[in-house]
Amino acid sequence: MAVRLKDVAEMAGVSVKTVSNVINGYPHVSATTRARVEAAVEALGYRPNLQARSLRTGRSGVIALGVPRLDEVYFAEVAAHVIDAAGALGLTVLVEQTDGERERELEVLSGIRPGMVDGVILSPLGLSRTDVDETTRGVPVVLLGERVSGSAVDHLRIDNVEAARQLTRSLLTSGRRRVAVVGVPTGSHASAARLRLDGYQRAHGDLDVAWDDELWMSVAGYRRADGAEAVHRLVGTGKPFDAIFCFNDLLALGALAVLRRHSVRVPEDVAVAGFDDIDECSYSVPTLTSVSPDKGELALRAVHTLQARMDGAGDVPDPEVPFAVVQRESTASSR
Amino acid sequence: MAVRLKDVAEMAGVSVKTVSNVINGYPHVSATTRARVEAAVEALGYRPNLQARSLRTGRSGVIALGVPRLDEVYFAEVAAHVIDAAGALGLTVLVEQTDGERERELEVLSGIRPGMVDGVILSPLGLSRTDVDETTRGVPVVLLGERVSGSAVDHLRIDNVEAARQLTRSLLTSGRRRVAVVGVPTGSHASAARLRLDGYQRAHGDLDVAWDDELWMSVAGYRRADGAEAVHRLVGTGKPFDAIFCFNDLLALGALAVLRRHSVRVPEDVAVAGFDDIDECSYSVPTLTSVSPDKGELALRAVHTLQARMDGAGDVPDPEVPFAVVQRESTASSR
DNA sequence: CTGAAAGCGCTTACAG
DNA sequence: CTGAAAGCGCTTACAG
Repeated sequence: MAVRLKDVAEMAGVSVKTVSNVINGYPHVSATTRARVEAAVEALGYRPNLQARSLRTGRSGVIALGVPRLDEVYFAEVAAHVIDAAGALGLTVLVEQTDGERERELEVLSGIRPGMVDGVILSPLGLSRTDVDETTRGVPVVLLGERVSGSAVDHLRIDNVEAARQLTRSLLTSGRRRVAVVGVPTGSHASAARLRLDGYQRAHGDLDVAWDDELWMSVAGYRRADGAEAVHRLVGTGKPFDAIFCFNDLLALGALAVLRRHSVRVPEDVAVAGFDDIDECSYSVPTLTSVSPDKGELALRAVHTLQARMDGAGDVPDPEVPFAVVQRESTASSR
Repeated sequence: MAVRLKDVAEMAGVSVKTVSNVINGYPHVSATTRARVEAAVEALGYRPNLQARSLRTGRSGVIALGVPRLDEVYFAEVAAHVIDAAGALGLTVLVEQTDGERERELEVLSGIRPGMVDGVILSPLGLSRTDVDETTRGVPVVLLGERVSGSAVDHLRIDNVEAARQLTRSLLTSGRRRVAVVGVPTGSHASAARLRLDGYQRAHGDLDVAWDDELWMSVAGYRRADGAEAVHRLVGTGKPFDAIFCFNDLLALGALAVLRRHSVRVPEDVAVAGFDDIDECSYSVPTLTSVSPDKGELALRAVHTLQARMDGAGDVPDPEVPFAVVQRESTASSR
């Protein structure tokens, strides 16, 4: 059915080896032969079967990317960058959704579609400490986010403690004194949230301000509805607060909606800040202050680290990705 | 390095054929043999090389999805649904970004990674009438969005004319009389926008209201910034308007931001409506009226249609996907 | 500079 | 119920 190397060879009157040489750009082919082969390739519309090539070479040129869900904007933005960066290296990306479930993350980790995938980039949520070391056999893996284990597996992350500390400090120095938190870790696996809470506490320590942990709200997930629900609960406690630090932007956007419904003015009555700096932060009402990880850099390093490991290199890019705290309307000074 | 079928066969003391039979669940294997084989598989941690299987069977279990960009929320939502639907059928999805460029859409169409992909789902923007017919050879293709050519290629869409007509009619019947449009087609390829404009005109005809095409704003893209820019221009004309129909939600969200900056009240002074019903419509300020295509259904039918074509079936699902006009705060009656 | 042959790891008629 | 062998479409030492 499809055109094969053999067909091209027959038409050009050469061996398959020679066609292969031309296709793969080997230098030692006479100009005449090369021209004949290229003409045959053109005439037949030949395209090499990458599956077969890959079986032979042991390289597919495909990597897998595992994220909780693509319709969570942050992950869509990261995925877009990863696909771009991979494409620049001639790699194609297979995207898998895990819903943050351990089972499915393990599935991705152990090289979903064995034999077809050269490497894996995974943004894990449910993985436990030992999972990674036990499952990673064969394909190279790069983890996005906090280190899951003390293992040798590459992981890329921003300094969550420092980011949360800087953001919290800016809230405190602008006069806020009762900073609520939405998204505190509940289970044992929410390592990023734990670190952010740590940063929050350190900022309070830095400025000698006491915090009130009754203002810390847990969430069932990290989407708008969860943020809305948490702030609803927060308001319900009757406790006063003059700022909310949400551990991601969607939570913050959900929070804004509920505050508005309660006629709480942002930032006059309550400052609100998020994390991730998704596109929407620049367009929400009010625009949203957020921690902005350099997603382009994150994706680039993830792909390059993976590539380096696939090449068996020991040298990989710096695992710590830069971030910035972007101040917007939602935390403008109340004075 | 990796464990092969042969290794399992040796350990179990049977032929590779028998191991293959066990793995593929063929019925005629004695219980003893099966148990021995399964034990060996377990002991060695054997996982079949899907690349090799695929080379032999001609089926990879991988499909490609081509979208303009993943960080455009609508496409991320569609992609999330496609991956879910594909997963339910045991298919994995390779995601490619085209930026809406013709060249790259053709690349996807002609079966990016030949031999590794069983079928293609593409949401085209730049493809011309004849492109599709000429390029589609080999792998089955399902197009998302308006029919690009009169070709036999499957395409799934909503009734854009009727959707725009219903939405426009609701604006007119609620008393709006000067309905601006943001996102009118400029080039020759913007078929969906053209149909939406058609629906807009029909609604005016239905109710015998004249439209003013000086209120029709073109855009360079379909993102927030483009909507903001267009409304900026619209305001600049000095022409009065009491509603804006944006041809997607991001344009509408950009529009809201600019109107707010100009202290134009929505919906009191101007009603605003979008298209696609992305998640954010339910959380923006004000919440945004939009045409809501059934994305789950769209993705499901896309995958099932593709599967049917890959199986060589002639029967495919209905290409017309249902939609609903969801009324929210942004178009509440001004009376 | 080019060819004949082996082999990547599977599946599948074909025998027995 | 199980085995020996061919072949999917490539690449790659090995000769010449």
